[in-house]
Amino acid sequence: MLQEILGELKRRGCRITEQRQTIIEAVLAVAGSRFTAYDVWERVKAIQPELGLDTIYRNIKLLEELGFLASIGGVGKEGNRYEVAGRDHHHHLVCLRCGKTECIDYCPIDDVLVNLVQERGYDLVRHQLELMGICRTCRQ
Amino acid sequence: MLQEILGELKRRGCRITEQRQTIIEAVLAVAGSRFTAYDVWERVKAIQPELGLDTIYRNIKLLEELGFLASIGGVGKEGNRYEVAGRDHHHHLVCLRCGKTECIDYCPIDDVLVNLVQERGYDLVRHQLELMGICRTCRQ
DNA sequence: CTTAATGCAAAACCTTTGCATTGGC
DNA sequence: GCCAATGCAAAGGTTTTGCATTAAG
Repeated sequence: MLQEILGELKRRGCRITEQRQTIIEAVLAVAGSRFTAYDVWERVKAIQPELGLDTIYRNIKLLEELGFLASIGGVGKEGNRYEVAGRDHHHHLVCLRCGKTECIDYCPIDDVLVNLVQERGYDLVRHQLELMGICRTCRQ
Repeated sequence: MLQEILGELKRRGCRITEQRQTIIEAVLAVAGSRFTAYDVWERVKAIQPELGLDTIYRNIKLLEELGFLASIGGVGKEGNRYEVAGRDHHHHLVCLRCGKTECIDYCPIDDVLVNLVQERGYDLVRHQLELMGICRTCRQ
C-alpha cells in the first residue's frame, strides 16, 4: 500500500519528502479506525517534532484528491475524520464512550430506499450508516 | 410544541426572556430541515438585531440538554446541524452542493445488522443513515 | 432583590492560506 | 537550479467563555 501510494505520487510529479513519507506511514498505521488530522499529528510528532499540523492537513487533502483517503465527517465537536479508501463498501460501528470504531461489511441499502431518493429528484452519490453503541469493554 | 417547551423551562427554573422565546420560535419555524446555529441567527436577527450568536449557542445547548433538540453533525466544513427531537425515527437525504436536507421516513436496519452488532459485543444505542446526492435544482 | 440570561469582547478550537525558506529531483 | 513542499505565522470560521450589565421572577 505504501509503495502504491508513493508510486502514484511520483507519477503525478509530487515529491517524496521525509515528512510526506512519515505522514503516509502514520496514516496507514492508524488505518482500520477512522482518524482525525490530530491523530496523525500525534503519531508523527514522535518521529519529526517540527512537523506541523498544517503539513498534515495539506497531505491529507492531497491523499484525498488522489483517492487514497476519504473524508467521512466527524461526531459532535471533534474535527473531520478520514479513513483509508479503496476498501470494499462498508459502514461503521462506533462506541459512544471510547470512540473505538469497527467496520461493518454489510450494507442494508435496498430498492425501497433507492426509489425513494429517485422520486425526490436526487442523484444518489454516496451514503453512510453509523451504528452507535457501547462496546463490551466500556460496559463493564 | 412552543408551550410544551416553555412549560418545561419554567418547571426547571429557567427564565423566559424575549430572546429565548424568539429563538425557540425560530427553531420551531425551521424544524423539518436540519439547521445550524447560524440559520437560527439569521431568522432571529430580523426581529432582535442585538441578539448575538453566543446567545443562540447557549439556548441551543439548553434545548439539547432538555431533549428538545438533537445534534446530528454536519457535512464537510459547515458547522453542527440540529433538528427538533421527538419526531418519529427517520433518516436524512442531503444535497452535497447546497446542503438542503430532507427527511426519509424509512429505515432499512434489519436483523442481519442487529445480529452483527450483538456478535461484536455492542449494545446498539442509536444509528443514523445519511444519503448524499445532488438535488434536482443543483443539477441544472 | 436575586440571580439567570444577555451582550460584548476575547479566547479556544479546527482548518486554511500567504510567504519566505528548504530540499527533492 | 527549479519549483514543490515545508515551517511559520497569521487569518478564517465555528463554538465557547469571562465578566459586567440587564431584566425575569
